[in-house]
Amino acid sequence: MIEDAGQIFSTFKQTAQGGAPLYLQLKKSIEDAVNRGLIGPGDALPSERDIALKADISRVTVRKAVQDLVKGGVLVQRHGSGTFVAPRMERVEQSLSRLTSFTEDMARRGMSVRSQWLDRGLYAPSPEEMMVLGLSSNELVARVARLRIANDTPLAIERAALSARVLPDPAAVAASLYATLQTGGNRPVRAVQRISAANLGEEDSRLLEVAPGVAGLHIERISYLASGKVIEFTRSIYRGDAYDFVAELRLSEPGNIGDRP
Amino acid sequence: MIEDAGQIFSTFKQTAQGGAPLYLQLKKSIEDAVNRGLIGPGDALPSERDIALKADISRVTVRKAVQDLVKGGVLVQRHGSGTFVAPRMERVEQSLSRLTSFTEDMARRGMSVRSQWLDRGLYAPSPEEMMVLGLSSNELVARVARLRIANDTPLAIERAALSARVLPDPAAVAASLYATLQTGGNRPVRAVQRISAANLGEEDSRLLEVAPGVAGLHIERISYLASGKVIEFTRSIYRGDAYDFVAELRLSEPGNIGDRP
DNA sequence: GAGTGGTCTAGACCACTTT
DNA sequence: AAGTGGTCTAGACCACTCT
Repeated sequence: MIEDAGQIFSTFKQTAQGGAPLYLQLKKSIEDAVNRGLIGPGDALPSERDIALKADISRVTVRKAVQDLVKGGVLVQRHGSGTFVAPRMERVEQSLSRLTSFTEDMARRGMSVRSQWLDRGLYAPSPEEMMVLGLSSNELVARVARLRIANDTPLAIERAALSARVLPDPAAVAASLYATLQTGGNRPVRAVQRISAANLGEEDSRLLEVAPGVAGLHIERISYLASGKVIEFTRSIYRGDAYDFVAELRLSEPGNIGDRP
Repeated sequence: MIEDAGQIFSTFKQTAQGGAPLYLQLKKSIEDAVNRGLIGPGDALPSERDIALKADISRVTVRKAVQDLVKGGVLVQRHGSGTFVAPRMERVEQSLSRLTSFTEDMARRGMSVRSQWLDRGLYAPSPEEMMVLGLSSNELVARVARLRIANDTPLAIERAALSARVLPDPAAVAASLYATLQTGGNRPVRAVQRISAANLGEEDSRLLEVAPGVAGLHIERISYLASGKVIEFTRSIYRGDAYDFVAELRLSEPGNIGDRP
């Protein structure tokens, strides 16, 4: 009953509750309609102007409600085209205890993978890179940055930095960085990751094809060789709506779990 | 030179670049001023009306720029009081391989900890709770929800669900849920966590004292007893700007968790 | 060209904090 | 009482997409 979608808005002012701001009430109305299945993934909403007219509120107010839902991942907007219910995103699970390669990981799931190169070259290292990778100032750093795409959905931006000694020719990296490293006997066996959440900025959101401000996962990874040497320093940004990281926790030392007030 | 802060805006239109939207240019100006230390944490910005006047743009446009920065965690606004540069937040690190207690974790860092109860009681289980906890429909579920606060900063919302068999009296839970469980010999020894990013909703952002829409971490945890039985199912929401989760990855680990059939 | 979202304006009133 | 952010209006023009 997609035709009924319009009724959500024509009856809006009557069902209004005095207290809450209009844009929050409208937001809730739309959210409810989506959750109750009145409008499903891919369905178009009426235009902002239509909603404003039917609900008898200004377009600015409609826009505020819609924008909130876009940032929350409920709706998507396409300039010049319209506003739609966001497609159901099947989340990709990734283990946080096994060191795997993106390419190999996705292949195992039967997903098509491609990458778009953002950067591949040798540079003078930043102070941070010198510190982490243990470079001296006259050495070079190899930077490899790419947009990871699975099933035609951009999932992550990966920016890796390695010593030029282990990757003298960054342009030679094909689909998998780890595969390239392995041929030189430099595949990492251990890594430490730091995960946090942040709202995506202009640039990142454009690459990941989501609205600016939606939540993403920032991941910093430092990878080690069996010898204990740092081999790779990677900063990645993952789409928050597409990724589930899975970790297993164990009680390492018995007896340290009980809280004390 | 805090007095110079006003000049950021009075010279705004002259330094404007034709192409980009005004609110993005203004956003960048403010962001730069913060990054260059022209205005530091805690400093007040001019009022939205003042900025609009000095920059010769409308208040709505100023507001859009400022709101973006608030959602990005750069600024904070206090209703009736003003707009300020956000205080530097020292992030809390949490291991993703050890099953630890929030209270003890914070104490080890020398931070004061308290909790605010949001819910403590017995309920009819949801279908999901029945599934995960292995309850039948005539059994009850114990729900324990609280807001975790460290150094007077709310950090996380924890909503735990357990079988009423192991927690017949949720109101008896004091500071630590695990301590209560331990007295009944029901201490979990292993857990699987699922981590993703999402923009915080109205309710959650109010509790965590951040603007609606800022990025947060959603964590689902299922805890197991030594016997392998599920004991606890917890949904938590962490502030994205306050938490760093740290995980260690290894090449081939026998105990794999993220894999599916 | 018609319709859509994206940006912008110049006001207005309300709710809240500070003095 | 004065000043602040929070909400809301009724327009306008631009950039883009669809057909």
